[in-house]
Amino acid sequence: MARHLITSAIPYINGIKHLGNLVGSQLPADLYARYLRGRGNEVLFLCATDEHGTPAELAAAKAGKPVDEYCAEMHEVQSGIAEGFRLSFDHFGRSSSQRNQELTQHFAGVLDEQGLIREVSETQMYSPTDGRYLPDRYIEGTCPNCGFDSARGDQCDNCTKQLDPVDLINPHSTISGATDLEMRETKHLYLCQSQMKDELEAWIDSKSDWPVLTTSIAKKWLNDGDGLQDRGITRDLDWGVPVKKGTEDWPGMEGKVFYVWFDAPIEYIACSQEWVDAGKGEDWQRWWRTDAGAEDVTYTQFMGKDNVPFHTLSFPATILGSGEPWKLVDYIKSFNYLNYEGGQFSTSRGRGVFMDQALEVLPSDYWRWWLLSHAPESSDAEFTWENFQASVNKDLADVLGNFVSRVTKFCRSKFGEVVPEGGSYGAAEEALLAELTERLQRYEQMMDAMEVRKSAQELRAIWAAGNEYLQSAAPWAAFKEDPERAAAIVRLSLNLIRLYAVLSAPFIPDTSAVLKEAMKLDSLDWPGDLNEALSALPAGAEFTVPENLFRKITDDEREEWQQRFSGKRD
RNA sequence: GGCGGAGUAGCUCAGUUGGUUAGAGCAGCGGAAUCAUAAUCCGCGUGUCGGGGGUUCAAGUCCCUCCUCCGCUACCA
Repeated sequence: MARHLITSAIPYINGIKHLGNLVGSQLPADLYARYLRGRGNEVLFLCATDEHGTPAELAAAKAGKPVDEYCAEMHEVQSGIAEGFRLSFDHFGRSSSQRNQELTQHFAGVLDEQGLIREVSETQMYSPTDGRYLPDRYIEGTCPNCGFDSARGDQCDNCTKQLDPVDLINPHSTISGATDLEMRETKHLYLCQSQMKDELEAWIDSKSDWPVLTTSIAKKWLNDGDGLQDRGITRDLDWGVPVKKGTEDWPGMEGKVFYVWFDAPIEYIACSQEWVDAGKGEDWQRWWRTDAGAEDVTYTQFMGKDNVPFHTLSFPATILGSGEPWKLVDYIKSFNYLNYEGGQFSTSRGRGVFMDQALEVLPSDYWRWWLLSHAPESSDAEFTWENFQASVNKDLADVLGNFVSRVTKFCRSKFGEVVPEGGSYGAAEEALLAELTERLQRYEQMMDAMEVRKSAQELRAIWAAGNEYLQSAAPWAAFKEDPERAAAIVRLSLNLIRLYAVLSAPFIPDTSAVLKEAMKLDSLDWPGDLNEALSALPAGAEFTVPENLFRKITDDEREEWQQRFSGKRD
């Protein structure tokens, strides 16, 4: 079977992510990973927390904790939530790991040897009060263009003019409010991406099967203005990977760290080393080194559109520029944004549903189903409680849950909790088989293509086909005249439940597990021949009637939640 | 401002390289059934395909223009 490396954009350590973040990378990545595993492929699915940078330092300070301690705690929190959503990472690593530190320093050293690193001397805003250099965003002042008094150092939110912090009138730190800002000269390392423009462009051009969203963003950066610009890969911060040239010190770079966007993607590789260190695997190189077996690997990345430039340009520049045989990404699946009730999710304002809150309210399968079946693929999508309630109640409770309920309960009352024998299949069953064969094929095609919404649509149609069959075959009526016929219908229907357990697993793993248990299945092997798959449960096999798979969301609950998540997270 | 995405039935969305009467799910209306979580199944859609202009035998699908929403714009990550 094929080997698939899958990575999800690594979530920033600073706080708990909202549902928009989840559906933009981790969740679809998990869907794909589960599907490929289900079909018997060898999969390595990696994710991690992105822990460096100014926001992490500030969040730690706010929490009154040392930054390393803060990150360790938040990593555990995010890890627990990921488990709660059943994200099936083979390893959930940390960009602050020793492995990533070494690998990041290694790449910097190699890139320097290749002549792709240059030193740049520049001036930056320094705040003595805060004791740190301030990224443009952390400086506010009055806009010289329109007079708006809370213009940020990079851009004025009022007149949208792009600014330089030195342009601001009465600039001050948004962290402390300090106004004693000064310009200081500092030296930084730049990655000479511009030298690699042609190589990167040729590579992007060769990816004709990538989503337009992915390639158009990449090309914009390649060709906008003066073309691809060199990028600073170091920062004056305490928290990060210390700047080194491999294992050697880097003269003039003492006390500086690499920029998070330089070390974060490298964590994809380091994470596989952490995976080995954790005793979960034996050989990371066959996934990442093309001279050690990774030539056969298909590598797919999932991310929100805001991450695309770094994954299409900066990270590939790092990989290609190293001149070493590292595996490059084969396919980038990018997502638009999920909005919340007519606006944006807002972490700062606590607007929208965050991952921990979602799990407090309902089990993960409810969320997985809604989010995946409404994934923001072709454009931004919108979460509304009304839509969530309607979709979940209809699709999960009515179509799938009720099917399982009516079949198992009917069987129990007429034949007991055992697959009934007798009777034979006829035209109705053949028609069903033909329909399912076609739909399964389409489902697989859509899943292979990572068409998330369309896959969900097809899966739902497969569930509905069971109800349609049952309705027309009407075993409750047949039972009165011809119990054997009813037995045959029920036998097939019970087998449909087994089939649903298998096919639904990537979307709703917990429910799938409940069905597996109820039907007493040994495995959830993906069906080859449907004829066989639908006779996998032979007459005489025992089962138990499961509790109702899904409960319905009431109007009262919907209104309560709507209110609760409208803003102001504690 | 620049670049990109989107604007299709009340709602959420599909609509391949232009080609028969523009589709699906939900909601709504009518009916059937009563095994089941009052669940299911069947039937019902005259929508200016954002506006206008153009190319074509033929455009939701190509070109021009205008309008609206959203994202990005390189030191936030």
